[in-house]
Amino acid sequence: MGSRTYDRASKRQLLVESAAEVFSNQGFTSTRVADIAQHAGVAKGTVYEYFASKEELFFAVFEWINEQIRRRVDRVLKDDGDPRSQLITLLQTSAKIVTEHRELFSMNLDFWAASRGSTFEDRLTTACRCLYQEYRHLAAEVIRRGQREGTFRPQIDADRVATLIVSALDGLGVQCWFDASIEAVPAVDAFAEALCRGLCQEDG
Amino acid sequence: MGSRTYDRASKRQLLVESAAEVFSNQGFTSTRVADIAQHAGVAKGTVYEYFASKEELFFAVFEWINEQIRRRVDRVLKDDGDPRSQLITLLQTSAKIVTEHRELFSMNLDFWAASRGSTFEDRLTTACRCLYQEYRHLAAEVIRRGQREGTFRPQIDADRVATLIVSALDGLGVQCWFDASIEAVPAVDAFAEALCRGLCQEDG
Amino acid sequence: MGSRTYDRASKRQLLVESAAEVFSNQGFTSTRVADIAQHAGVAKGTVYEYFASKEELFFAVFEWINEQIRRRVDRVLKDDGDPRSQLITLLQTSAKIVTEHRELFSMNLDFWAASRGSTFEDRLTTACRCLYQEYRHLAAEVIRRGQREGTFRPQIDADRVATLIVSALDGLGVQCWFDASIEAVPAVDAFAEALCRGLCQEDG
Amino acid sequence: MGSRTYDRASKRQLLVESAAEVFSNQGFTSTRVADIAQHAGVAKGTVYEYFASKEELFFAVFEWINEQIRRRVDRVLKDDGDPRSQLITLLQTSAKIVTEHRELFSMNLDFWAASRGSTFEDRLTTACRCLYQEYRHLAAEVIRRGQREGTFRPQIDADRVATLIVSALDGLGVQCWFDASIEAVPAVDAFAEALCRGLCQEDG
DNA sequence: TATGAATGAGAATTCATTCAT
DNA sequence: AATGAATGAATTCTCATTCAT
Repeated sequence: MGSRTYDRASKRQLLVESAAEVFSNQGFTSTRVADIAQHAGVAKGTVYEYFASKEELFFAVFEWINEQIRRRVDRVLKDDGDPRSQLITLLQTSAKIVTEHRELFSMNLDFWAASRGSTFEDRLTTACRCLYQEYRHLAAEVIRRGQREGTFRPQIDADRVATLIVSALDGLGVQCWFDASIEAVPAVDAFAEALCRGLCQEDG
Repeated sequence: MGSRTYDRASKRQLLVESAAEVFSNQGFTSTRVADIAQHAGVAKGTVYEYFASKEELFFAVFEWINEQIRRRVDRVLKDDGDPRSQLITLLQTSAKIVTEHRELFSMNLDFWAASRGSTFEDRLTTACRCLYQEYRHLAAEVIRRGQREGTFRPQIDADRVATLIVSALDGLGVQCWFDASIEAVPAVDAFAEALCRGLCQEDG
Repeated sequence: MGSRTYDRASKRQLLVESAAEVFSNQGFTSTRVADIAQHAGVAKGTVYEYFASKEELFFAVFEWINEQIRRRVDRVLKDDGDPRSQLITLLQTSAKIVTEHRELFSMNLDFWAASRGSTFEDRLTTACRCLYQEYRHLAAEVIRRGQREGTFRPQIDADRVATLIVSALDGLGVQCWFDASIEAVPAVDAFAEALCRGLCQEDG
Repeated sequence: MGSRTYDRASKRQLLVESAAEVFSNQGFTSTRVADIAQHAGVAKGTVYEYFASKEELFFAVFEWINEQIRRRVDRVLKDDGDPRSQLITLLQTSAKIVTEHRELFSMNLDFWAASRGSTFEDRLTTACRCLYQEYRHLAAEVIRRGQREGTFRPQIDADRVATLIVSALDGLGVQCWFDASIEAVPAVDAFAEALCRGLCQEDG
């Protein structure tokens, strides 16, 4: 029974990952449930044994991808305690993800679009809102800690600057998607340097 | 003939604007051509007298919106010659557009998604790539001018920082779309101040 | 007024001939009324000033083409009084028409198909039936005259043989349409010789 | 799996035969896919599980009908070795088919018309060309054998006469389609007698 | 009479989802 | 649980025809 549960969970996971690949190659709209099933090596009907609908599966992919990203971000931030370098690491990590997993990142474009007119737009909108809140909070906390530690200037509005930092990372992904010639990591480095300089105390 | 040309052009424009409204309310996918026709007060077939397909119309909306945005950006940048305040103005203008035309901005999400799997993904991808190139160039030129005039530090990599500035503006739109409680303009102000400080000469 | 009537008739004729060209190039189904109008250098609406419908125009083309063919057949038959050579001439003339006006002949395929399921199938069916009756009669009369004159064997069933002669000519057109390498005239000659031999008295 | 394969194949065949009936009653153009589905007792979508398009199904009908005709012709020719009577049999068999399966024959009119302007005109044209080549070859071989055996005159151009014989059979079908009062079999008999007489040696 | 913009009925096709096996 | 054949709602697009100018 335990093994059966395990089987079910891992098959579900197989479907999520297969779906992620197909969705990121073709986009949500032009992906057929049959494509995913075929790519996963199962029959069409099987998908519906694990997910109530195509959108449900899509949402599961959304959750899976964001969970992975979040985990990676947490991991890299843990290694370093200095707010200044944490900020830089955060920016660099995003740039790396965008570069190394270009196709996967492009799914964001689908997630965003699904927040408009799909039957589960509310659910997705809420999920995205929460996600962004978290990331803003994450960045804001780094800044605030920097302020407490005297690295960053106290006048800085941590939440607001955090909003734009998170923005920059999303927007970078968009530009990279449309233009593969953009070098995300160096761009982020240049930006991070300037921004940190602006955030730091004169004598920092 | 002149009047007929005018009529045809203005009717086309009527359709573009109607489509923009409907698309921005419902999203591309869940908008039916019939919805647009009805909203414009014409018959379904009439839409096809002016546009070869739903996607063609969508693309026309894309062009129209971006033309308007571009015009507005050009207008506000013309009024001020100081690179530092131009940068701030650029950021503020974007924030205002995102705030004041929330629905319209959200069409970007559809434009981006259409670059994935639609029959005209190439065309849209190219158009978006060019658009971003232009905006990066615009921002980079402002920075370079600031460097020439001695306001901005010469070490700054103008193109790379410009990339992130443009990113921040797009990403801000995304966050605002998902979270109406975000105050785009103040956020941008806080960010702009910090960033400019980082870009400027110590004694600037 | 006389001139106006004349103008009207000749404009109608212009449309018929334009339609004949377009129909024979594209086939009835894939020809749009707009194509014909454009080819004739008039506006779409003008076609409807002269013909009640696309099918009506098609029917006019049918009549025009068959009138021309009939006229040509009559002309060549008039020149020669000998039944045997009249029969050969009839066959040769058909072969020539098929060869020289391949595209135009191919309209027959459309006429025939229009007898199945179109709104004017009855009218077209009747017209075709009459047409074939006439041609059968024409051929049968030649044979009967040959019998009276002692050239052809009296046992021959003129009407029945005539049916197959007319058949052969239509069928030849079909084969030539599908296979341009068929040499219609020599084929007809070989056939005519054999057939006539079979029709003639032993000592004929 | 064997049984599944069988089921799929026989269902496909069911659709082909249903389509043949509906197409021959209404003609290709005025037949809706829904009509065929209904006539076969399945849903509209099911048709598309077996055929990519209406035209694909139409082509399958074409192949099926011609296969049947070919089989019947082969069967009747096998029973008799005498060239003279084989020729007569060939003609009679065609006449019988045309008479007994009038509706089915009329599909030829649609097949021919589909060679003009449809999206698969090339495919159909090629198929028809090959079909006629085969039948011409069949008839020509009969004649040539007659010549070798001394029944038919050696001067006869077998290929050319064969062309007209095949023509006559197609054309007869056309006339019968338009005029049900035509007695195809007696007509063919009268024709065959005369033609054979012309083909045979004086003393044959 | 001529025009061509507007119309909208109509048809093919797609594909998520169901369900009998 | 897995399958994949069957379903049919939904949507785009076409184009003959109309009619105001």
